[in-house]
Amino acid sequence: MKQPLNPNSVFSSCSFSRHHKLSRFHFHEPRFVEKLQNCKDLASATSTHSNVVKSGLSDDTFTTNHLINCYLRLFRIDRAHKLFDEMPHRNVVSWTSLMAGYVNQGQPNIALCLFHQMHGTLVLPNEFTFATLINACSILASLEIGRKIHALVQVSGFGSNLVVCSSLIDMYGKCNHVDEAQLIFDSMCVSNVVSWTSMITAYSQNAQGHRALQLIKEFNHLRLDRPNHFMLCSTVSVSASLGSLGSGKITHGVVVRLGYDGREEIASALVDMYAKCGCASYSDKVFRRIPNPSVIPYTSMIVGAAKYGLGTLSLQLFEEMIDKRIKPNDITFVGVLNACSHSGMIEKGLQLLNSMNGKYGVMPNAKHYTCIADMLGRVGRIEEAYQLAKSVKAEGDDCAILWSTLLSASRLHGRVDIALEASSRIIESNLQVANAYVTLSNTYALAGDWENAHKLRSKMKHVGVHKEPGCSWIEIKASTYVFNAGDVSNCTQGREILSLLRQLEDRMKERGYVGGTAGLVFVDVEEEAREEIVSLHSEKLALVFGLINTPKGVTIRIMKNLRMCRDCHQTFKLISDIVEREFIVRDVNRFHHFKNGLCTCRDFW
DNA sequence: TTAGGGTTAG
Repeated sequence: MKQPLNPNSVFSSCSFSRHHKLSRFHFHEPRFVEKLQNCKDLASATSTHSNVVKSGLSDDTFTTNHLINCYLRLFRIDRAHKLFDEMPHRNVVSWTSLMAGYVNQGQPNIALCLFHQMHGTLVLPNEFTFATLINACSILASLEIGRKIHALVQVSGFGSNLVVCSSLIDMYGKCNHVDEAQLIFDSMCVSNVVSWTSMITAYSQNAQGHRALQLIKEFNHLRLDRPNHFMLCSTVSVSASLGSLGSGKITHGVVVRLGYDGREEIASALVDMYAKCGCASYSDKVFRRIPNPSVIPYTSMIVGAAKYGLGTLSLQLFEEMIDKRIKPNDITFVGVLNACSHSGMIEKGLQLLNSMNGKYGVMPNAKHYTCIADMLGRVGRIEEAYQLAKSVKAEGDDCAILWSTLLSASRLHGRVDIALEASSRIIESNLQVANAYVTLSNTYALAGDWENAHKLRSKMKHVGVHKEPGCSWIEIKASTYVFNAGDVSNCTQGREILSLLRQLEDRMKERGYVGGTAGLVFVDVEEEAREEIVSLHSEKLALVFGLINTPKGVTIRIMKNLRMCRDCHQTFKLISDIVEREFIVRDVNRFHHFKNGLCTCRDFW
């Protein structure tokens, strides 16, 4: 009969030294591991580290891996890497831990280099290693390296692994290859809330919000899993990107029912969603309920206020967070600088830019300089904007956005020379090329050079560059109505709307505004009056015209919630009335029921 | 022991 194994009998057969070593191993190691896992500060990590050394376990791979992870949790990658370098025997956990440490610290390139080194050893990657590497590619948005890792995943037999596939969906989504993400998602035999969230996010981040909403509905009807806070965050964000207040409120209801309303990440997404859907007061309510808001909800509020043309409020919120010693990040500054730009606060904007690094420790990047170039361009300081753009080192998307900003400004000012340089730089970058061609052609047209304008249009056809018509949509109750640029044929009173928009533009021109809707140019207007006009009109005009020709969802509610000057109020009211009259919701019973602003209908979830 | 998804911008 087989007897249960007695650990003492095992030890009794060993020599003294072996016995000593094993008993020490079994006695000390779990204690160190537990201590290292619970270390909350560097002092206790260092103390446990020194005890590990004293116990003769410094060469033990398992214990050292725990030490490495303890230092990584305490953000001491220098110590983790030193330990890793000194290890006599590294296993896949040692390599993967350090790679993950670099990815989490925002240095995905180093993680990829480490993998390259690991490839030269006998250690084989596992699913954790691949998930980490794919995450590195997502952060870098490097499709080329991502595809190579994907090939390696297939060869290594991890092509069906749930975690690896979820990472791949995310990576392809972040690299704007949503079709490849979908191929992986569709091929998966096993899925969970993570893989579904990855796919929903991939759709959402690639301007396919309606497909994302469809997937959320499918997930709920299949009752596959319970939505968690990650999925709810994504869903709120989908609603924000679509300007869909209905689905946003429904999701908010689910958030409350499932008890996630105390989570700051979700509150931040809700603040953003309500601002984008035209309910600024709801944003404020959600924000004020956050006990100690961090930089992210503050930034959401700052950006929201900037969108509404409330530059002063934006700056007040910024001051409030600084007073509370909350450190602003690079996105906070994009928001604040945009607030200055959209509210005509030029000197304040320049002052903030100059203090970013010295006072707040945030180095200005291409995005910040783009805000400044936009701000200068809007008020006619085109030459300064041009000199600034030339001095900025920008690549890829950043470069295309910077020069697109300059291109728009030079079109408004009739500066064909700058427009030419800006468009050639955009075309070189191979991004937003169609926009560049169209804007340059319009610049020629505005300057009266019809020959070049036509030549450029012909060239577009010849090269095969096609500009997608701009489109926007409004959601009124359960229905969504789409408008395409220059086409109001789906709206019987389109002519009336256009006529009102022109009247509004004429009134602004009378007060010193010239140019189109993409920016603001002033002629012979004093600085103070200019600031007033910008703050009173720019956002509102952009939003109204957005109804006809911007790619972002602009809703009637946004217009209704704007604070309007007396001059414009009547015009806006008329526009709202026309659109409301046009879109009467016929099937009221299908509409969701709201209580205290939260949807109580379970149809969606 | 190591891993995947979310929130803020233009």
